[in-house]
Amino acid sequence: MKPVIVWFRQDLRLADHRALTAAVEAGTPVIACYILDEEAPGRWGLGGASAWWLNRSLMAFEQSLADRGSRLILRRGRAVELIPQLAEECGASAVFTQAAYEPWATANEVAVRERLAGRGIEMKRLAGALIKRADALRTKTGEPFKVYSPFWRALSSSEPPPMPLPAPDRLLAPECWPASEALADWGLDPTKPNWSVGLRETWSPGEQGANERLDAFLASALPRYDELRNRPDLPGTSRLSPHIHFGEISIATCWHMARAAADRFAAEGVRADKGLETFLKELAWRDFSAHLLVHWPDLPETPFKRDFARFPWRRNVDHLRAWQRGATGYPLVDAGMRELWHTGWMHNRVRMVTASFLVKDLMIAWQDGEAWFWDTLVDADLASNAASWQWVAGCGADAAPYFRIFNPIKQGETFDPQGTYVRRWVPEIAKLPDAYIHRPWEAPPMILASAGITLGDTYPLPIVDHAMARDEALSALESIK
DNA sequence: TTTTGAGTTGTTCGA
DNA sequence: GTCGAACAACTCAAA
Repeated sequence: MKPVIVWFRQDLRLADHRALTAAVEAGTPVIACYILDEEAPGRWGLGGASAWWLNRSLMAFEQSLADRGSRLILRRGRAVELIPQLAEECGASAVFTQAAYEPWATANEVAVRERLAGRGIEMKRLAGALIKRADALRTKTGEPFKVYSPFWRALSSSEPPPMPLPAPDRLLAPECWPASEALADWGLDPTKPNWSVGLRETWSPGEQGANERLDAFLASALPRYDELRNRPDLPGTSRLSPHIHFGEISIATCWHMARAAADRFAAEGVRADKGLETFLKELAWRDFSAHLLVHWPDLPETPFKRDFARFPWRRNVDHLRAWQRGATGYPLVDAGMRELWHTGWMHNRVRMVTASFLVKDLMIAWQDGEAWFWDTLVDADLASNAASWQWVAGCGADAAPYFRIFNPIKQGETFDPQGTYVRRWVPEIAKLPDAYIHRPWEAPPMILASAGITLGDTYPLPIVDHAMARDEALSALESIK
């Protein structure tokens, strides 16, 4: 019996996988494969933190396939050559895959489909990466949405995503297995220096880790998610983003499990409706960004609002480096950038503050920040990263008004009131009293001395004055109108 | 075609 | 310390 190839990409799971289920239901042997693909343009090649995650996620996936009497076939190179080649090797009748939405991934699907068709092999592309397909939500005039709120109204009033499918118990093995490369030979882990220690301590990549993460979040944080998701000092967020990015858990599973959890809370008399709505809205933000990318494929490079092409961005390598290393002298910014470096993740509120600081206070181009996040985030996602950086910069779809500039001190005092978050990531100022933890340069010399701090030595002085930088950003924004 | 209401996440100033 | 207004003008989406 001819096998079916299931080509896995950013969907490293067995549960709620339409392509896999379709292959299993066909009753044929299944060959699962993953291509370490070289299709992405150089700038968007796999980032360091993503490579680390992918390595772990593939290990976990290999194991769960093995547990079901199957294997994962690994190949490295260009999918457009390797998939048809593998299909011929195995005498496969068809290739099934789950649609992806990066421009190169879509182009790749088309190219693979054509090659296969030339050899009489069918390719099936099934949805499942998003709540809604990019062409499914349109304004009344048939245009894609450019503003989030009406997008959300349309999404939330349409059919919910289909109920998740169970993971297949067993996969029928082919008569003979095609050759596979060894994951260890791909060199996805960093060697020297090995910066992945903090990542290892923080995350459990893989489908099981993803499900445990979702369960833990829903059981504890869901009811107050709407208020506490803004607090980097508290465990108020789901931390699901890297799991979702690699498809270790499906978006439909997150959606329906959250609804079910909210119902359970309601039955116990605990209000979770606001928390639920806010969580579903966050899932929908991911869709919004993905849809924008599908309709405007240059989103990662080009300002959505074209006026911004004239913005007088500054090139300042020292400032960029200080930002990347968490040495700006603004504790909340530095804490965020160090959390990112250490764990491959940063709290959403702090992402906005650090991004605003780069773009507005330092006036460094958003694309530079986007590139740094791409390399360092375990959840780096082309669409979300690009759309969010553009939003902060003010040039995105549904952009923030230009006068909306985050004040890193005020944001710190509002969302990290006791400085717990700052003290965790910027330990050299941990002994400062709360009143100065977000503004160490205002602390009297006696207090600095007793906290063991010499500004400009043990901790930097602010690299720019926020009030001045704000005024400069406002006039620069004025200049492009 | 025109009109109308609204637009994720903020900050500052003056009462 | 708290509160509301101003910060602009424009585009989007729907009626």
